[in-house]
Amino acid sequence: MRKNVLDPACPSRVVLNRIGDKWTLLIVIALSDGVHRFSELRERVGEVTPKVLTQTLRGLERDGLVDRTVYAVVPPKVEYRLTDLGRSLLEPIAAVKDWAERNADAMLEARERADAEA
Amino acid sequence: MRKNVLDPACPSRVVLNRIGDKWTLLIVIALSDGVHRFSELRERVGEVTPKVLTQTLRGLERDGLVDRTVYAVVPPKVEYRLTDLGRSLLEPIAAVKDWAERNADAMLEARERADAEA
DNA sequence: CGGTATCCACTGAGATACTG
DNA sequence: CAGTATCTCAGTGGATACCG
Repeated sequence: MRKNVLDPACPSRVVLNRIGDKWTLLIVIALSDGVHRFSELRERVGEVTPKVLTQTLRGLERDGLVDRTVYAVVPPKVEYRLTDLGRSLLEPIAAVKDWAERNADAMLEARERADAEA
Repeated sequence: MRKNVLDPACPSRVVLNRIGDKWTLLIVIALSDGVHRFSELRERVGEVTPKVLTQTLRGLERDGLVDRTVYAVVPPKVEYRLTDLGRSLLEPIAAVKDWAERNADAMLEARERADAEA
């Protein structure tokens, strides 16, 4: 039987849960152009706190989307990069991102119009 | 200047917020094959409560992604359908959905492996 | 049928401070 | 540098019951 996101028991629901948190998409996008260190990600992804960044990265790692490499040096150095699975997610995500960047204004206008007549 | 989701001030962030809630994606997908009534959506989208369904639909309506048509009949009849903007969102969303349905298992396996060694 | 109303619980997320 | 440790809180979502 075909998978169906609309079915709550379907595993594909967990994917949407992962994607559906506030930072995951952003971080995957931030990693789309290659390897980055913790503090680089912190800069690139606006306003994310270290705690949340850690949480999200751990979640991505757990799900096999991100690879974490620790170098035994002082000061510490840790690199994050997308796995193959993570990179494969990039494509659909890029589509969403493009849509977002192209249609955000239209959405905002619709919202203002709706709010105005209320 | 190019839009950039990573910038917290960028309007495209609001798009991700909309998409990033628990039910929006699911409901848009449920509406992808045409017009549906409230109770049809309730059935199709597993485990959604009426309150949350209403909330989400109102949000989608506000943002110009969904159209709501009320028929003045007894018993009441209300139809929901995607707007043009909403339909345009369908494409990127379908990409995500497909990815989810194809890779959910791989993700779950990675997760189990990660949890096992902990 | 298509919702509201009410109340509650939980988690995601933020602020701040600290450490190996 | 790359995180942890606490604490706190708001918002999102859920259960249940009821209404036009």
